[in-house]
Amino acid sequence: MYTANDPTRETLSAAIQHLQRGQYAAKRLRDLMSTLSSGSMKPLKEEEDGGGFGDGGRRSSPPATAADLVRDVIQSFNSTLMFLNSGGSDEVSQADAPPADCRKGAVKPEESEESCKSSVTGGSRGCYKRRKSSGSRIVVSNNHADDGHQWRKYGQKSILNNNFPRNYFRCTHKIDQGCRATKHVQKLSIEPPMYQTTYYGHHTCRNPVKAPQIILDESNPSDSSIILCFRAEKSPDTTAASGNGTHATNIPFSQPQVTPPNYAKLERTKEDSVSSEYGCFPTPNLTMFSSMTGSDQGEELSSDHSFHGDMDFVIDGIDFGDVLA
DNA sequence: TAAATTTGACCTAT
DNA sequence: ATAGGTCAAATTTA
Repeated sequence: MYTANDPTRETLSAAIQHLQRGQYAAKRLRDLMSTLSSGSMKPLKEEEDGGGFGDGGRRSSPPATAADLVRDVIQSFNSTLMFLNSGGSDEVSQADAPPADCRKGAVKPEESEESCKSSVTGGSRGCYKRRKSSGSRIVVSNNHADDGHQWRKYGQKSILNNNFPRNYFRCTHKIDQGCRATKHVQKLSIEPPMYQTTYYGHHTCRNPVKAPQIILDESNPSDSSIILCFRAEKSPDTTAASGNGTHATNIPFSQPQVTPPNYAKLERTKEDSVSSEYGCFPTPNLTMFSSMTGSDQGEELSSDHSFHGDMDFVIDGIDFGDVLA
């Protein structure tokens, strides 16, 4: 029920376009670098089809030099962040929002839900407080599945100004181990598939299945991912949010808008869908972390070895102009 | 049969 | 009043 003057949709669309452009530029840069390292000094030619990037980009006059491509990538991020910060997804920038109370109780966000609920006896339901993003981490990626934890879906909701329903997950070990980690997954686009995942709380569970700490295979340097770290206020509770490194669980995700009756059946094939997703998009992931503590950033960065040298973009305080200068 | 998912209802914040 | 987040019964899947 959004109105025409609601900026959110336009903002989101513009942000996605910028991200796609940056993805495309990064991919070209990757190819250029591999070309140079292989000794060939041929100018970069128009690469193979696809890249999940429509024709609206810069295919007509592709930048030829690495500097141009780097600039393109950075400008893409810069533009995206400006869009997001200026209106659309305020979650990215609202990390400093004060933690919401739970029924007047000064409880930390990660704990409030649980504590409130546990204080409710019998049949009446507990506290359904609306979350603030304090202590949350936002990840935007073309891969929503592999975050190293096991999740159980507990809800799905259509969100205003979003074409796709938001999916709600909690840690599988909430019951048996009292793990309070939750996450919301919002699909942003189909082509290319982009997901915004917001993590709340941190995992206190001990998952028996161990997962690799590396987001992408280090042995394949062509598979680059970009991690943007947005340092926000101190949020000591999120320290363990991503560090457990248990095995990835494939996350079910719904189809847009109309949920098919055999939705569950589709989800059961998530293993296949995830792998195919990787296959379709070998291009760089884009990952954004928000409201993370310094240690969190360190964990995330150190756990991602796929981005080396000149392409190590760590945004802290975000001033791309400096980089471009 | 246990575990996971779906989905409408419930509840709170705005 | 409405949107967002969660619950929990019903349903589906392994």
